[in-house]
Amino acid sequence: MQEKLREHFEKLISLTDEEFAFVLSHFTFRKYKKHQFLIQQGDAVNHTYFVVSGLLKLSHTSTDDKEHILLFAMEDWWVSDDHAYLTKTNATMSLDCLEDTSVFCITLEDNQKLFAAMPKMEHFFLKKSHSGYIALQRRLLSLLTSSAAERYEQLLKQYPALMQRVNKTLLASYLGVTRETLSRLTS
Amino acid sequence: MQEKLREHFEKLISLTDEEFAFVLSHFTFRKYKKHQFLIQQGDAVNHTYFVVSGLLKLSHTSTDDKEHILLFAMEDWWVSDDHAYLTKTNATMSLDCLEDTSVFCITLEDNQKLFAAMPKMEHFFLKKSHSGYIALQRRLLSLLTSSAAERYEQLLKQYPALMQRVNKTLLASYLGVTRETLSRLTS
DNA sequence: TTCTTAGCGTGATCTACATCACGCCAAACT
DNA sequence: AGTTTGGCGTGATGTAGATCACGCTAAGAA
Repeated sequence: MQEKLREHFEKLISLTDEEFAFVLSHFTFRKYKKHQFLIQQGDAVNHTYFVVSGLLKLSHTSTDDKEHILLFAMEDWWVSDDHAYLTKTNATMSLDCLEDTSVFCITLEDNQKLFAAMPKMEHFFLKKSHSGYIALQRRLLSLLTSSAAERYEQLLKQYPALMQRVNKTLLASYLGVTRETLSRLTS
Repeated sequence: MQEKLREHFEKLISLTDEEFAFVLSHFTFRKYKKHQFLIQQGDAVNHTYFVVSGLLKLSHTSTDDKEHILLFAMEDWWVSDDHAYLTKTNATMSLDCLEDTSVFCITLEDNQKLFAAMPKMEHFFLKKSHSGYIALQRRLLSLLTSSAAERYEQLLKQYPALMQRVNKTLLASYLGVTRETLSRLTS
C-alpha cells in the first residue's frame, strides 16, 4: 500500500528508507466507497489525492445541470481540484468514486512543508505537473481538431482499459458529446 | 530588459544580485521580427522562451491544413512546445511572432543545471506550471460547456488587450470556430 | 416476486456552426 | 499610380451533433 506510493515516487526520484518514512508522514491513507465524494463542487478542498486503487472522476456541473468530465483518475494518478486546493477557494469541481477507491492524501500545508524540507519532492511534482500539462494540451487539440468519432478512437487507443470500467454516458461526457451521439458512433 | 526577467522571478521568489547573475547566465537574449518562427512544426525544439516584449502564437496545423491556436504568448509569458522540448522529440507545434518580439531563452541542459543548482528555481517553475495547468483546464471546460458566443465573451473578459493586437481570423482559430462564425457573432 | 432505476440503442426533428462563394476596403508591394 | 494581398462582412446551403421521445433489458430495492 505504502509500497505503491514509494514505487511511484521512485519512478522519478530515489528515496532512502528514512526519506520515504519522512515523506509518508505527510500523507494520510483513506478508503472510499463507490459513489462517495472526495470533493463537492462549492465546498472547500483540503487535499490532493494519490490513487492507490480504484477509479475516480473529476467533473464540473454547469448551470444547465450538465456534467463535464475533466478526467478519470486511475491507479497511480494524482487528482484534486487544483485551483481550489492551491488557492484555498471553493471547489468548482467534484471528485467522486466510480469504484471503491483507496488514496493517499495530503493537505496544502503538509505539501508545502514537504517541499521546503525536500527539494527533490518539488522536482518530482514539477515533472508530474509537466506531464499533466502536456496531456491537457493534447486533449485540447483533440477537441479543436477532431470529430467526436475521431476523439473516441483516440481515447480507445490511449486508455483502452477505461472502456471496461466506465459506462458510455460518462465516456460521452468526457468526449464532449451526448450519450446518444456516442451510442450512434459505436453501433 | 534583464530587469523584466528579474522582476518576473521576484514575483514568486527572492534573489540576491549574485543569484540573479547566476540565473541569467543560463539564458540568452534574442530578438525576432514579426512573422519569424521560433519553432517550426516538425523540427527540433531547443529552447523554452520567456517573452520580454511582443506577441507570439503557439499553434498546431492539422493534416487538413487548419491552424489551431494553443495560446497567444504575451509579455511575461513562458512558451515552447513543452512536450518536444522536454522529451527532445520533434515539434508538433509552431511558435511564431505576431509582432516584433524579444525573449530570453534557455536550453533543456541549462534548465536542468539551473534546477540542480537552485531548488528555488524549481519552486518557481512548479508554480508557473500549476498556473498553466489551471488555465488550460479552464479553457478545456470552456470548450466543453460553452457556445462560440460565450467563449468569445469569456475571452474578451479574460484578455481584453488581445482584441486590439490579434486579428479576428486568429481569434476565431483560438476559439475553435471559423472566421465567418466569429464575424457573425460580433456583428 | 414486483417495482424502480440505470444503461443503452434508435428514430425524428432541430440548430449551431461549417463550407462555399461572393464583394468591399485598406494596407503593402512594384 | 496601379496591383496584389490580407482582413472582414455576409448570403446560401450543408452537416455533425443536440434534443426529444421512445422502448428494451438487466440490476437493485421493497
